[in-house]
Amino acid sequence: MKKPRANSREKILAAAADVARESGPGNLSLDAVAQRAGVSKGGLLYNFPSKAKLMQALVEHHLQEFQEALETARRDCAQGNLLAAYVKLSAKKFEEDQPPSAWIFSAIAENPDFLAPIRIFQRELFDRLKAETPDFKALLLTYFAVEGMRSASLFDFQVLSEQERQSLVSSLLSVAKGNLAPVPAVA
Amino acid sequence: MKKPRANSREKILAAAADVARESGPGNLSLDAVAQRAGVSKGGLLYNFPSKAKLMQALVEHHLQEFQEALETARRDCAQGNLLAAYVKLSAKKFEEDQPPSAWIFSAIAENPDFLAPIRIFQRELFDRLKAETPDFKALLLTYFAVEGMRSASLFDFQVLSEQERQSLVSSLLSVAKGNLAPVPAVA
DNA sequence: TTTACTGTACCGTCTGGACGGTCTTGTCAA
DNA sequence: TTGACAAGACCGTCCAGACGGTACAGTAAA
Repeated sequence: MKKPRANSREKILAAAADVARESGPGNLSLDAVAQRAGVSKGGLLYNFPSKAKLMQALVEHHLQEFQEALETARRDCAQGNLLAAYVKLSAKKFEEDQPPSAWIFSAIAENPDFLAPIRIFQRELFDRLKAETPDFKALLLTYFAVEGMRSASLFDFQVLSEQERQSLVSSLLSVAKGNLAPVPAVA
Repeated sequence: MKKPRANSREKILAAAADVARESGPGNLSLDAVAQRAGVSKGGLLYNFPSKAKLMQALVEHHLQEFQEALETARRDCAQGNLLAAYVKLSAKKFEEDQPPSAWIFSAIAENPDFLAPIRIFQRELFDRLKAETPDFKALLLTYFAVEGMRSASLFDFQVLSEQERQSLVSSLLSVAKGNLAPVPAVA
């Protein structure tokens, strides 16, 4: 076995995200992370030999979680519609309060190259969507609208009311399911 | 007179953006900016008494430019359609290569609160759009799709080919101009 | 004995920014 | 016209603190 005493890695990862959120993305120091995780600095560096490795792990861990959630959501979705699953999963994440991914900014500040895995992930996802979605224009609209919402939540732009957001999400789901018009003019 | 010797401020602002892009958002140091701008560190601190003030000025300067460009674009737009102007202006920005706003990440790293003016700007813009756009659902879709594209360009996710991007933009323009369906099914 | 740490001490580097000095330009009395 | 002086714009240096990372001795569980 690898970890008799420790799920330390997970604790450290979570602590890093917390520190990033609370101290600001540019003030993520190893000392602070270690303290927050209830681990000595030596212990932190034992698990992640450098700050860069920590950041990398942060990104990869997040991507893995999202991936798994996406597959799960898809299974729960009618006809395994990937686009619909993507919309739903994303919408669910946007509903969660405050604690989004401020750690991303830490990673970028450290070195923009840490985004590379995310770029690859996003590209692969989009290719899958392209292959599985019949109406390409609808896909474009839906995908980018979702990314727009993600961006708004990431930067904490709260432009929409609760109702408005739900309305947008249902429009998107409707487009994702094949209706070209965002919603066939209810009233 | 106020500035016999100097348009230094603008040079410094531009230099800061350059340094942010080249050295990475987390490595924006005053020394580097001063050197890049051809100004001593003392001179820099004279113009911007602290790093925080520099960042603030960076944000405000950018917002002001965007604002002006938007009003101009609107004047050139049929019936002064604000949403269409917004789509067009944004699309134009996305076409420009590499040098987008990496400095934003510097500001966030320094202190996330520097985004506050952007939040306000975005909120006011959205309110104006809401007031001027008859079809609210179409507005939602268009606005967030544009923000999605902005996000993709900011993070340098190049998911779309040139053609695909143009297709999306024209879909958006068409929605912005009142057609509910993203484009009346060409083929 | 090995693994997975803890705790402490320490080093070299970088950074914001305070400070004092300098050069230029403008103003105005004589 | 000229000389004195003030203010504005900027230069160069210095420094205290923070940070990433190393080294190493100790320890407790498996």
